[in-house]
Amino acid sequence: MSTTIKINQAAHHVGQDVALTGWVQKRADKGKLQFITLRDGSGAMQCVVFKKNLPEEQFDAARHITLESAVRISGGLRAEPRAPGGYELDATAFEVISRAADPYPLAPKRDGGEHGTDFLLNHRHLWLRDPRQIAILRIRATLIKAIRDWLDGHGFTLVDTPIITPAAAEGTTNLFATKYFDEPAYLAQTGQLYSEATIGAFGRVYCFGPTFRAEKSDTRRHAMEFWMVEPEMAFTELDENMEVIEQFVSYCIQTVLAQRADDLAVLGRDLTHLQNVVPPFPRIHYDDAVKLLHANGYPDFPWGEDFGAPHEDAISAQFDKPVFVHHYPRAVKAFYMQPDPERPETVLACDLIAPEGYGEIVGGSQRMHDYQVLLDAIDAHKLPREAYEWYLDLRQYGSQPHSGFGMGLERVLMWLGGLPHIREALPFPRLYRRYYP
RNA sequence: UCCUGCGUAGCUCAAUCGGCAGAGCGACCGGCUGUUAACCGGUUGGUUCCUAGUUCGAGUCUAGGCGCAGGAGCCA
Repeated sequence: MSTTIKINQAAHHVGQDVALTGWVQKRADKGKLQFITLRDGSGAMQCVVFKKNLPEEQFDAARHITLESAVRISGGLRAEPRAPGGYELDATAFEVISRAADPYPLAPKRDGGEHGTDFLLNHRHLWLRDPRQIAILRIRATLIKAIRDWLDGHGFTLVDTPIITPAAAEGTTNLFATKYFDEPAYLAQTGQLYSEATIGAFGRVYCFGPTFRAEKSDTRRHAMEFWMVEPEMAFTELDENMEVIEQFVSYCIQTVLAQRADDLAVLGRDLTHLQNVVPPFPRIHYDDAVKLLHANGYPDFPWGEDFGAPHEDAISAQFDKPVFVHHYPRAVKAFYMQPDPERPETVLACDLIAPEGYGEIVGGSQRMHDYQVLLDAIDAHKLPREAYEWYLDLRQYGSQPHSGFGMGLERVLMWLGGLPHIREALPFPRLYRRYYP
């Protein structure tokens, strides 16, 4: 039997007899000639099945094979300019491993018509085989590796934080509740508070995993389960936090651009905006962001309110790179953020807003490091002191100014790939009113 | 949760004023040795989302419900 090779290794096997195993992606019936495009996970290759080149029953099997059947095709591999991909297999053997049921629900519509969103999501387990979805998830994998490579290379230690937690970081309304045996428990919506503990051991840390928010947010930017990377740095103030963010984000974008150009091309992504993403990023104070809104379509926007999606878009439209907005009003931000000593009605926070209307991709801040300030904040937000005892305790043993940020993986992936909706950024998205399959 | 729109064949959608349920694609059968979303001929295909109502007659009108899409709020 011929050696089985992966399709992306075709260049090393030209002129040899090889076998391919994979799924039938496309078929064109020309009578005594069949074109079968096989997908094997590494790529896709067109196989040419001539009636005269293989036993009659094998030719008939090939002629009537169904889309997405699992098959093994053997034959001579050669370079072929007429074939998509540049290589082609001249089949001399065709073996059906598993014939797919008929019809394949997601068969391409030749008239240019498209399947509806609901239908596609109900068939997500099969939709994942679509070339566009494959490209997106390969970019996702590369992005994850870039994130980890940069952090690992800049003194950050990966320290995992728990998913099952006893209390909320920011109140219990947005948490998925579960049981820890007989006690109430919640799925983590952030690992940040735990990372503030682990910096005491490692100095610079990050956690990176799924987070859960039971918000009834039904928008293109929200998933109930999403991945977030949260670096945290001891002895670090707001300005340095922003410097780290822009270096980190730029590296991630440029790495994907360099390594996944082929997949970005499948998505039809215009790369000019992304090539522009290099430090430094513009930084504007919240005061100036409000003035910017006044001059660009929102003359009545009041100082003190948080930005909605239209406001973020209006701000980002003024820049050709991601833009920082810093020093937000304290009232719209989380309880643990450090107030600005000069203007205590604002906090040392920074959000990074992506270009092209992709919204906030990073939220960061300097954290409260003074015991009494933090205790007052917990009381002011009517949070249960008992649940935050350990968090407060951190302020009694070597407390110091420290900062960190969270970056939403899927938000960045949407921006990178030019995706219209977050549902394509996760293999099995959990959306408001959907957790199947 | 609010606003707007939609729900008809496996999929995407038509159906005039309330008057016989339609097309393309898919699938199946046949033809074709260079297809790239092939082409040609034939076949197959229906609880018109559910419930109640108006009417001689409802896919179409009314009420309620369910589901989906887009937007908003909230957030990453």
